[in-house]
Amino acid sequence: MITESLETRISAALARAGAPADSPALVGPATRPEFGDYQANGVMAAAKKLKTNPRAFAARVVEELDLEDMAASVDIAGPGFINIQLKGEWLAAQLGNVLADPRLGVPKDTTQKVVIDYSHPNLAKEMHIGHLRSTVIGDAIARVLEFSGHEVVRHNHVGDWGTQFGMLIAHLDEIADPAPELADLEVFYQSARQRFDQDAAFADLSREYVVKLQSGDPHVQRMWQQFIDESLAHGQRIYDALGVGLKPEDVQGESAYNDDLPRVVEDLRAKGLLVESNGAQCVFLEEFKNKDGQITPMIVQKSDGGYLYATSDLAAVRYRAGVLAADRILYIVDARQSFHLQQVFAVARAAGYAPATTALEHHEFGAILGADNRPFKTRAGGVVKLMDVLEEGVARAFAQVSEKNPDMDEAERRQIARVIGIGSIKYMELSFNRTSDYVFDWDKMLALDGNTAPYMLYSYARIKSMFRRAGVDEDALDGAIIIGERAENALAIKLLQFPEVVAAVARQCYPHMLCNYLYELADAFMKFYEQCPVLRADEPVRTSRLLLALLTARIVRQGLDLLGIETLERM
RNA sequence: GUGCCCAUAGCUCAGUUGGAUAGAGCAUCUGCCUUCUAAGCAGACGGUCGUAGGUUCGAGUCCUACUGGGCACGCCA
Repeated sequence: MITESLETRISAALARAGAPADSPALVGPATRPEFGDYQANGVMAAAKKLKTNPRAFAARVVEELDLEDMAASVDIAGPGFINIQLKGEWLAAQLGNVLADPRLGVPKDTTQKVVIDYSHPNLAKEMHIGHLRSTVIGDAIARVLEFSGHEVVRHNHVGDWGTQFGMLIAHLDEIADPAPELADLEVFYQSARQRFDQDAAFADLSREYVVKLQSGDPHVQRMWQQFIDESLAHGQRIYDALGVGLKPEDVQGESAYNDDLPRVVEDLRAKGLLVESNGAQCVFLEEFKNKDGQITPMIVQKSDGGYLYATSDLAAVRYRAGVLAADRILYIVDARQSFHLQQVFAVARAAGYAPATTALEHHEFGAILGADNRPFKTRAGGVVKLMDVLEEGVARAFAQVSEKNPDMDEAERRQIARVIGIGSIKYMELSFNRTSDYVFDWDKMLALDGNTAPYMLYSYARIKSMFRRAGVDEDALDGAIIIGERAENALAIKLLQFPEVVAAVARQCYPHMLCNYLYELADAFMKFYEQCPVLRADEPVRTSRLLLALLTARIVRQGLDLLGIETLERM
């Protein structure tokens, strides 16, 4: 909002001063407080193109620049930086607009249809820690895009097909009362696996079931559906506990593309993209050629006629870009799948499944590690169940809340602990740059200082507490914002940056940018709160400061909501 | 062997169109609660941004090589 206003005017001034047509103004927040509030760095590059002295050119740009209403001062510094001190009146007027806007200044952009593929657990097993990242990051991105105005289609591309289901269904079919075992999918899987490995007859039966499943045998099909339903219900319990927006109707599993797989292969053949190699059907693309001239192929059909996940991924691209007509298709998928997805995208382009106007984007993430810097496992070396993680987070938060508020009644402590526990796990996940690995650390995510969920929730609760104490009805608050103190100025600027951050996250799919912003906002508020008395101030400053606090609370709550994190009125 | 990603303060991390003296939190040290939640704030300490070159007015950011780490590479998903 601030950046956009400044950019428009400075670009115009650059043009009037004689800069080349495509000279960007390069506006951004000042890198140091003594430079002012905002700075423009575009003059140097433009002066260079004009082969003129940058400082003298900066002076001409400033002469052409009309910031009368916005800026208290415009200075030229160093080799040609333009430093801008914003006017308190202008900031106050902008904040007045935001205050009246339920969208908090975020413009609505309804231009795109976005399919987002995230979570995608393997239904053969229980959801584990490995599913946390895609689920939480994907959900935050979906929320940001939806709030930005885009049409968002959530696709939970669950693993509900493949040879392992033969073993599971055969086992399900044989045991008299599967309910107790099915209650824990991990137990069920292990027990089927054990029989498969130890009992040759059962292994044969399992393979028979795979064939029957694929050929549509009604009984096996029914058993498969029963198992899938059970597993999906388990997943839904996790989503509900996590506060993730995925619903049963968002499930678009691998099996949804079964009928398309032979068609995709035939289509690739018809388009001349298919080459048989050692009995398998492959696509060789020049762009995957290495220095020695060798091409790594993508196999779309095995020599035994079976299909692979590459095939169903291609079918999914064709469906999403073709039938759904998506403008963007986002894959919130493990970085290890990077090469695979590059191949899928390239083949999809070559086969014309995704037109150039449809963006195919892999937004990758790293691994969650244990304290030993190895992939996170239980002490016994097993998989860490996601539900256990959520329960432990809430339990730890409960101990913390109880220690801090021993007099609070238990029901409220439980509620607060749930929000802090779940919020901490999610915030930890979202506050790191998703591309790197991170170490799962309870103490860090539940820490009260720094860029953590508890700090964010505390800042919010503190504002709400102030309103309770003042006995002020937030909705009835009426008055103008006045920006006087430095801390008010800094807070005002932060508040006005919300739309820019939302836009950046919608574009680049990095939720940690939003976390960083919210942390800076909370930090700016805490400083304001220390330096500027609110309730003890005289009118009209008192109301102005209450309005600043109100706007901070609204943006923090909205920002956390975009991350999928609940807030607390009291903690 | 080929390719992709990563390397920033003692630790964990920001720094994403190349900008001024590289920022937070933790840890260590020093202040501030009879005043709006001290789950807070203020300050100090702490850096050859893996190494060596290059591009340019300017490089943590772009290019090349190297070192160290992670990951992926034709019939699992």
